[in-house]
Amino acid sequence: MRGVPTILHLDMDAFFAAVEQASKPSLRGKPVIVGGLGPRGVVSTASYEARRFGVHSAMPMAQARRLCPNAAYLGARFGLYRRVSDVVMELLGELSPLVEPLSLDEAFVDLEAGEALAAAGGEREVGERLRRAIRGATGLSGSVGLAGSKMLAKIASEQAKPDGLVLIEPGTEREMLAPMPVRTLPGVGPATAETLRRAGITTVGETAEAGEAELLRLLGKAHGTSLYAMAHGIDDRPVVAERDAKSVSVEDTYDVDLTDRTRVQMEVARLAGRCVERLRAAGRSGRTVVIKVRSYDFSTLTRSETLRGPTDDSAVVKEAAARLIDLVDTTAGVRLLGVGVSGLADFTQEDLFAQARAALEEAGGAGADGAEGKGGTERDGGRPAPPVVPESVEVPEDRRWVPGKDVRHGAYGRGWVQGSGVGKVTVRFEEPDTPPGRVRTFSVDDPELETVEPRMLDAEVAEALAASQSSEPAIRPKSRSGAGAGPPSAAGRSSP
DNA sequence: GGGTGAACCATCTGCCAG
DNA sequence: CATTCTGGCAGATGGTTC
Repeated sequence: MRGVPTILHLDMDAFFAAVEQASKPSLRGKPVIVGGLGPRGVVSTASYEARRFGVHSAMPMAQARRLCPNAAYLGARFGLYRRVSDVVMELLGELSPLVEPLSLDEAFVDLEAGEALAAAGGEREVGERLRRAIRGATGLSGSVGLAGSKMLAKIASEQAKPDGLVLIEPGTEREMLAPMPVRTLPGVGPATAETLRRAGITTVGETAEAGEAELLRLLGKAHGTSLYAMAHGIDDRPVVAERDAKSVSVEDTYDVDLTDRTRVQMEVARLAGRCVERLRAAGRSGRTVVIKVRSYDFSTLTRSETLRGPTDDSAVVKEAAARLIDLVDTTAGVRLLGVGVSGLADFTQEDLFAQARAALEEAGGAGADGAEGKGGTERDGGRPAPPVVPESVEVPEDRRWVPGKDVRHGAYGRGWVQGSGVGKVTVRFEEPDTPPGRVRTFSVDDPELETVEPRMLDAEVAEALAASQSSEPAIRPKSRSGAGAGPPSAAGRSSP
């Protein structure tokens, strides 16, 4: 808690969708939905135009398509979002060295640890300058909250959305919080909200009045204590710059439930391989291998095994994961499989472990267990690991025409995939700094068509974006009944 | 020597967030 | 009817050790 609003929270507005709109001129001002495109996908981000139809993040894609059938549905392009995010985070770093990213589009900054505040006229000016800098560098808008604590800074940026800034003057937080729903408080999700509701508590004010003893009884020690403090506007969590990951995991939801045992084993091996890839890329190793299985009925279980020492060997992780999946009955069908590694150590420690083992083997201590694999486990006595199944071969990445992806055609230049199916792929030929382009259709194996890297949003694109937006009113469709500008065909969809 | 309890670890589930 | 992916943390439980 501070008497000055020097904690800043930045939240980019509809980030993924906004990046896509900046990249694709024909989508500006129109509903855009980014998320998983398969039958079991969910919405990652909806543009504000799409939100007017009731679409929001975490909603099943199928439901979004019913609510807003004329939106552009695009797959997520994390590589591009990460690069844009890096630019934004760098701007935050100019305010203060103490920056805590929460995700690609969100971060806290402790202005007390930096020089920017002294150089500006005050907290509000730091925030407004930041917003201008972000728009200038990327063409995107972000909302800023300023307050004396993380919780309040975050609440402020939420109120500021979209494209705004809110500063909560220290001293006013109690009365501001009181009427808000409990869900506003960090740590209160659906389950906690329901527990509180059953006790007649629905607002932050009622939570504060309930008293600490009652909250402890309802929610347990840790949760109750922190919620009591938060409800009174008390939050002393510091802004923390770097946090090392404590686990690495990968998981896949399958378009149709898996029932074939061999296929399940093969997928677990694949996931283990991907998990280790990420582990090694981070220069880490881990000691506990965990698998996750979500069944046809959505029930989820995990099984884990702790090794004698940390490993980053894919064969070792695959073997452990194979033993674990052996313990699980999957005959009724699984919708999701996951593999993770926790108990992470630095790479150097892994080296020590490997060296110790090597020394042991050299001394003859390890005996005839060569087939057991490096970094053997505490419990690999007797049971042999199931065979490692080879990975399946599919359509190569650069020949998969996911909607939203950037492509180039030998004759027509750069564009993006608007859709594909029945052997055809539809491409719209435009770039971030061109006017809206037109659509052409090709065969999916057209040799002239190739995947290309996305174009980065930079200051020049930002300028083109500003220009296209200033001319926007001239082409904005007429709105009906004050509901704002919806897509033209929303009311005209055909149905039997 | 037997019983007890604290401390610790491993495992598993559930909740939350973005 | 539907319900991602990644990661963190708390708490219950049960086993081991001192």
